[in-house]
Amino acid sequence: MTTIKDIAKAAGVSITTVSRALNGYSDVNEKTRQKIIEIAKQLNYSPNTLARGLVMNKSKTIGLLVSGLTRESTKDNFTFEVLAGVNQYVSEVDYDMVLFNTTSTKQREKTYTQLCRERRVDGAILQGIRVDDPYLQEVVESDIPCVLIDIPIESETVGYVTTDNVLGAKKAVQHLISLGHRHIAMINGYEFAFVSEQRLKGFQEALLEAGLPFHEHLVANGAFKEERAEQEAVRLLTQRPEITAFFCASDLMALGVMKAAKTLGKRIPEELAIIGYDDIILASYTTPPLSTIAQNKFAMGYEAAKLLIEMLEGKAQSRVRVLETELKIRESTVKNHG
Amino acid sequence: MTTIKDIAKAAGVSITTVSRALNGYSDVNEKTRQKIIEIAKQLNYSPNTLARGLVMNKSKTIGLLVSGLTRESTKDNFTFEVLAGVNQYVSEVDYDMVLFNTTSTKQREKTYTQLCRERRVDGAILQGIRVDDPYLQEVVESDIPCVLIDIPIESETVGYVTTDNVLGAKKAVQHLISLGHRHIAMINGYEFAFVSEQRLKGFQEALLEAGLPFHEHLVANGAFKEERAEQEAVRLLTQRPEITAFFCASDLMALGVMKAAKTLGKRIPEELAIIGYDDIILASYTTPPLSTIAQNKFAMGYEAAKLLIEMLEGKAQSRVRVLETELKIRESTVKNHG
DNA sequence: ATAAAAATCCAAAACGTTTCGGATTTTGTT
DNA sequence: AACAAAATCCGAAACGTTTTGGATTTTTAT
Repeated sequence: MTTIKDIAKAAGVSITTVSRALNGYSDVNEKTRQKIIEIAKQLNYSPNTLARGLVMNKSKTIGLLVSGLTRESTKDNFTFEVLAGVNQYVSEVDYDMVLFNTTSTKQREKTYTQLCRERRVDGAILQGIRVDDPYLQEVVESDIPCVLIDIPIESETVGYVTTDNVLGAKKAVQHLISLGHRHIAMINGYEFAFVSEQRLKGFQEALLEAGLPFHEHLVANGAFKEERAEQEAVRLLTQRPEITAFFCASDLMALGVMKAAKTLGKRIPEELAIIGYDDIILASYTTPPLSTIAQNKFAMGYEAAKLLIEMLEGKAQSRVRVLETELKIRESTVKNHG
Repeated sequence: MTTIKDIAKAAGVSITTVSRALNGYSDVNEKTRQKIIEIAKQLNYSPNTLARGLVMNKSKTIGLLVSGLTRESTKDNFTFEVLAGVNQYVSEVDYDMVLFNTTSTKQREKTYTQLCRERRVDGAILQGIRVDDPYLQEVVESDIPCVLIDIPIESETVGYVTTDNVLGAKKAVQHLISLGHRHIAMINGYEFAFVSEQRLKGFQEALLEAGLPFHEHLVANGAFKEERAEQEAVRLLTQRPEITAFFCASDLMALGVMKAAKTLGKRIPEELAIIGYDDIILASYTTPPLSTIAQNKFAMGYEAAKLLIEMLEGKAQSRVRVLETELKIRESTVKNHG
């Protein structure tokens, strides 16, 4: 493995000069620089990032901390798309990304800070962690720069990217209302997510603005789980037969509601309209295809990485990025659409 | 940031002793070891992996090299599940994983070896690269340990994990034959994948063993693309109306064939049976649900990581792992199943 | 021709760890 | 008590880079 020392010897200069030549400093003669570059190429040199990181005290590596990346969690590929986006930006600016998977067992033995410092990441992106996750507290207190996805916490060292979940939910519900629905139920996610809170708010705002009453009993907790949402939908539909539409805080839960409808023999969308949230791949492949509020998850990852690296390099204007959502109308709300 | 030097000072011993105490060497008194550990904990010490990697000449990091991780490639989450598996094993044995995304533009500027050496990975896993990828050649020639997924190349430093694709395809086709189908078409993937070759072989073997003729013209190239498969299916079904079943080398292509059937007004499975390969998430959500040959992609990633790390630590018995596949019978081949 | 300025180079220290070879102390044996 | 053996410790070098602060050479201005 060739080092700058080898190059220095071959070129008859000091290692200082090699380093400075390769790093584009101006205090090295252009002719010697060319010679050094030539020799480096010949010797098939590649710099040792460990050594560099050691002396520069940064690794040009960021950590992506996801929660519960298991065999099962692969169904909703939210995590994956975010990851792809992060990876995209990171590789554009020549950083590396290392993936941390936080399982509850692991967390007990190693703190967030330890994890980050040990792997020498310059900063971290956190995705999919719940607001009651012990890591979250630590993040805010630690001095390691980090960007949260869908958790609105901001400090000197932490920023976040999210979408406007209130508006997104509102758009979904307004769509249902515009179709004539007056008795709309909502399946929300668990309470340990900010998005649940906000989507509920959007739901309420839409009703209010349309002059419709809000009923606590028309909101159920589906815990972001397909089966759980199915059960809740069955319960609601039997207890409250006046319901003609469901707004679900995730597509996965909407799938559960679709199953419930099928079980109860309700035709979609004629007898029951359903709209989800996220626009996961599955959404466009179900029968009928699912209307939803699309989040650009790839963009969320991309922007998170961009924000983090801007923060690292001290050129972030603000520490918050809010992305747009888009209403996708498919046949689970409107017959013969598309 | 505390270092072993700080600990040494606080404990009144040399840095050598601190290092050896923390690393469990036997030539340090148990009492002083406890003291050192205690102090390390107090000072909130975490070792600098860069420094360690520098002197030990290994990083305990492996690279996962995937091809074309873009916004679009997210549909078939093969890559993601493999990644999850890799991540799982890697974190079990306290390694790190860094993700490399090889786009064609990047490849021109940096060779595989450069990529790996620069990031100081100890070894690499390659997934989703085509057999004509310039990287592949390099891998075999380089001395960096690596594990390929679904590409059967073996050498002193390279191993692979795969499934038995011949057998898998055979099982699928035998299933169709057992249902009485005699005119079975195949939509294969592009020729730049070993799996295409092998699945074709399985297709032929199944026909042969059943005493059925093999017709070249019943095999089309769907290039692993949904749209392309749809076009080819339409073409085949109109040119060869005797076809009653399709075997597709990927689920994504099977989705294309389902669309084609829908367009041509053919009922599935009564008039046309369809079986895919992979068992992607979508497969169980389509109408009708898609029969397929399931590959445990998570396990593939897990085993790949395991094999690689065994190779790195010199305790790999063999450098090949072949996993099992499973026939999943759903309603695209058998009515009212499940 | 000479002084000042600019261009070009380099030795040495530093980053935080591991490890080699040996030094010192303690324990065991006779 | 004396010596050997075992246990415990440590100094210094090494890993490959960047950077500081100056040294040397060349160019420019007078």
